[in-house]
Amino acid sequence: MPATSETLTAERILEATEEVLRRHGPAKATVVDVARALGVSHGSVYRHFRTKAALREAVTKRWLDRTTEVLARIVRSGDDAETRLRDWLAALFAAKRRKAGDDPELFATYQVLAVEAGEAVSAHLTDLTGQLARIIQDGVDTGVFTAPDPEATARAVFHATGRFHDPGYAAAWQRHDIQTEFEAVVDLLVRGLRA
Amino acid sequence: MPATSETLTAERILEATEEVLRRHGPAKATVVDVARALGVSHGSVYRHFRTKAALREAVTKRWLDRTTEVLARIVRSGDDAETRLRDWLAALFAAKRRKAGDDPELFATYQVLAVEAGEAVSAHLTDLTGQLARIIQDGVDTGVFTAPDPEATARAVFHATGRFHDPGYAAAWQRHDIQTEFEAVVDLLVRGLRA
DNA sequence: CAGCTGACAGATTTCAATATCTGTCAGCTG
DNA sequence: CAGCTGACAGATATTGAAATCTGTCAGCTG
Repeated sequence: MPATSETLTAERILEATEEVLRRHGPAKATVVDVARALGVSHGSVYRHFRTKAALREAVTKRWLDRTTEVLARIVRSGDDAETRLRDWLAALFAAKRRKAGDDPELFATYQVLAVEAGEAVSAHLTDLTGQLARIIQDGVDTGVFTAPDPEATARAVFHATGRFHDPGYAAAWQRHDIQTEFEAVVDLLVRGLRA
Repeated sequence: MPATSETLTAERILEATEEVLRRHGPAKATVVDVARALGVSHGSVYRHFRTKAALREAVTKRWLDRTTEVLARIVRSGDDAETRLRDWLAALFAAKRRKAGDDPELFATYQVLAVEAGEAVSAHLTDLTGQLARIIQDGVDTGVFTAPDPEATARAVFHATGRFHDPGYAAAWQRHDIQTEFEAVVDLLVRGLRA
């Protein structure tokens, strides 16, 4: 039965899709399920999203953008570059670890979606390394960092910390010594960046 | 038909198993196939390996040990620590990239085996970080590196270069700018290690 | 007539019957 | 009699028929 009789918007469809994904998982979540949850026919869903893949990608993008937003705040904070760099990396790791630890099934669901939505993920990674590049550039400008090419260095820092944000390593994030591992890598990288 | 009438040894079984894995892939390679390739009954194979898993793990271990051996030679070479560190990381990356690029199906096969054989892989990783630790310790001893805890630093370097040796990233190893990415990360790490 | 419905074709998934495989062991063979 | 065989029970994988899903669209409805 329809929960509301509001007009059907892309936004309402995305919310229903998230709920269906949470309930059924990525393999069993169907467009018919989403339509049923909204009390409409599945044909109506196709009026707003051309394909099932497009619908899933939109959900994935929303999810990725939430993390980007949180990290952007750290980039804008007035702290010195080294502090911002450490905070930013720690926040990224903490966010990922929390999501993976709190609701492993939902995390696994989004991991599947992310693999499908290569496009959206690439854009997200570009966003993140862009944020890192800004912090590093600030560090170079204020004389605390040395980096001939801050964009390239930002990518290097991002790659070097992959173990602490790449979902493929989610299992390792439960190890008791993961925090020590994280700090060892960050310390080494910060040392390498210092002027 | 039996290719030879030599006695059935663990070694011969391992060779036949590698061949069957190469031909059929990890999903379809059976103990019966291995026995057929050797011209014996599958019961005989179970005389040498208690389970199919044990057989697969032995094959995996052999494969991993081949890489370990090549890298050990670099550790023992007389070069200064920074050169050895760079050579070692480059050799590890080159070996992985070559294996993944030359025969992607076989590489995928061993990737599946490695996931199953968690035990053997852990030992392999301990071997590799041990080699790294030795290079770093030498660097500290000769005054070119600074590292309060060379073992921990070795793990940090290994984790930070994961993108260039972890099979999960094999797809990225075909990118045209991967070599540049690799050098950027290694340069950053070496800078972080210098005294 | 803008937006929704539901029937439809082709693609994909599910399910249960069937076949194959793993691991054991009593007995055969050289 | 050490080493191998092959039949067997239970577990796992394959297969193909039936069910469901995706994406379209002609026509209904408010």
